Amino acid sequence: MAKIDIKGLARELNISASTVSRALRDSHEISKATIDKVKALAEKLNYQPHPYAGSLRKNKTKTIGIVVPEVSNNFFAKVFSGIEVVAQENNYHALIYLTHDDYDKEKSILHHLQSGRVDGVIMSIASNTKDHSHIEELIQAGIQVIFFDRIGESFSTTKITTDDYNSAYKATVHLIEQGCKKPLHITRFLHQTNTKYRKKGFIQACKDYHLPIEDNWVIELNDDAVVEPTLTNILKNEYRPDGIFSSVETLSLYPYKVCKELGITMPDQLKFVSFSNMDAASFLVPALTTVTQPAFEIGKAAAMVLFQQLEKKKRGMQPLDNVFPSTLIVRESSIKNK
Amino acid sequence: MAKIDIKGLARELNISASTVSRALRDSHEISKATIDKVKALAEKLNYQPHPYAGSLRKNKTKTIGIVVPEVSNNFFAKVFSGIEVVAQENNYHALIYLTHDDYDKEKSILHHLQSGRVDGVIMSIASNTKDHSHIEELIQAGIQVIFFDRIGESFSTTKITTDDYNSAYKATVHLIEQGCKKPLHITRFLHQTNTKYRKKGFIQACKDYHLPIEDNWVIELNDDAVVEPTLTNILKNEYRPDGIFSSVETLSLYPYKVCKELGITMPDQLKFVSFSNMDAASFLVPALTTVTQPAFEIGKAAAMVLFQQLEKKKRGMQPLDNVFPSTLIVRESSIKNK
DNA sequence: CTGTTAGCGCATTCAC
DNA sequence: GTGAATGCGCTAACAG
Repeated sequence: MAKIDIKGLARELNISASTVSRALRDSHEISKATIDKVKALAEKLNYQPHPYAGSLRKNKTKTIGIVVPEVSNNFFAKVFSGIEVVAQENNYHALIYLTHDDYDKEKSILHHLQSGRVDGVIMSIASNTKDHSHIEELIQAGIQVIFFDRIGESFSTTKITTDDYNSAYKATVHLIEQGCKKPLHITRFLHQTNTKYRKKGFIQACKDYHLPIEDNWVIELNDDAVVEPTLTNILKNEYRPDGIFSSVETLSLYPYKVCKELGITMPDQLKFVSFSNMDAASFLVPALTTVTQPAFEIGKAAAMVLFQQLEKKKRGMQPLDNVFPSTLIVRESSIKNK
Repeated sequence: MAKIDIKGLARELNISASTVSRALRDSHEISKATIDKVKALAEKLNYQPHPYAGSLRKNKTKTIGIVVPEVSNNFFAKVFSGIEVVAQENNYHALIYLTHDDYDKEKSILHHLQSGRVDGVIMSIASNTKDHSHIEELIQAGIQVIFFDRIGESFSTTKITTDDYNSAYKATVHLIEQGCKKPLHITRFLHQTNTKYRKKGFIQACKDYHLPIEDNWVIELNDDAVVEPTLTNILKNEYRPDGIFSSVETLSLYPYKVCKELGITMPDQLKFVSFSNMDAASFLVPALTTVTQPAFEIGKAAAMVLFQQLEKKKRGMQPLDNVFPSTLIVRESSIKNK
């Protein structure tokens, strides 16, 4: 199956390559007859334009980069699905890179992405990324960047998040309304935007309901190894919390395990709410209340906005950074009570 | 930040573009001094070669396509993680496409992939794909294709699977050894290779243990909507099965739900084993025995083999199809008993 | 050791 | 309406 190119088509039809090129793009300066002739042959010979030749010529790749910590995580997997659906609809292609939550990897990936391989990037920042200069560089190189979930607040690009503050507030209120007097907030990486705002929501709810909030009501558990011991310690205490609000999916299973080991029954003796996109968890665990982010929709929104921005740019307009500075697209997370 | 190219570097240094090009590639015909000079400037100016220009010239993209049904599924997500890790190590890039288990979509994706966008493809076939001519075409177009899990048996390319027959056999034996006399095998899409062999393993185990296997011991549940009613029907029957072996993760949660509704306790009244890569499930459900495929390793193996094949091809050797016809890489699935 | 030339496949001038 | 020439950024063949 010899690859057929424009020159090949031209030769077959005894016309010039440029005519073929124009015919394939429905140029108005080509006669209907030629267009039909060319297209018929192209179809017959299964002609496919070489994507990289066009990219080189037009300086436009129709490709985006997706940079996420991982994908074995329902949230990111679903966001990706959303992006992918919209990408296919718009004939964009998606290169995906995993940072494995590692700053150095994220840095080298973004550095490479300046090369012209992609038109734009959709990303969620690695959990141990604190310096954002590598992102700044990418933007400076003219690559459109869109953030979701773990966003770079300082950049004036589009950001897509759920309303972390409000969702956390509601989740906490939910605990309180079930009778909690001493809720515990377990979380990770509070320097990230999402966890930071969730913590704020938790605290505000406690204040609004006049709970005597103390320092040890919020605990940051970044290291997998310490989660169980720490929780065990806290829960076997006589004055243990009567409710837990987990900020991240990763922490949502530990309380069950520890409670089971300690003989604490849920939800009778301990209420529990967690951010989670794990379908299985809410299905299997009767007492589980989850705060679920609309991951698929976030992905779709991110892609739609990015493609729209890229198309405008193509038509020679200003890059949209200037038109929509710092667009913040916020969606509600739904609280599912099982 | 003006993009810098080879010509730019050449101009700065008053040497020719080809010298720069060679220096950057550590050509042995360039003096050490020039190489150093060039590299220093390249570093300083943050030069990045344009990937598509090189691809065009060398007819090699350093990019692979990953075509999978979905990624919101722990198995595929982990396979992808494995692929991605190896890809980064080898400086390959991964374009990912989701078929959403739709034959038409799979067909159009593969058709596009003939265009020269990728050097190779790693795929798992959509569940409703029965005709394989679109895959044949892709291979004919000179794209290396590697299958995993849901493989195309008829192609003489590398295939990576777990030993479905054997794993299913063992899982069934596990049920029988726990006292099952009437196991039920629930499965999906028996025209696929993986489910087909799992069914065979189930049946053989039943035979080897002299269970009087009947037609209704295997049931194919392709439609989400009928799963619950069908299971309910089966399980409320007086002569219901005393064990269930599920062939796919998607079906692994329904039995719990139905049993809970019917008041059947697991594992006392009903043993259960399922193929599953869902971490949460085995964590949360005490009675769950899972057959877990080494997804991450499958991904790594697929990528390693593919890259190895592509590198050989590059050096002008025969494409490896001829060297390793129909390489079948099989791995054990582990059975985890909780 | 280095420079000149050509061309990967395509789209866009500029001619006619 | 169509063809010839040019160049996207890079590498490789051919010269010295």
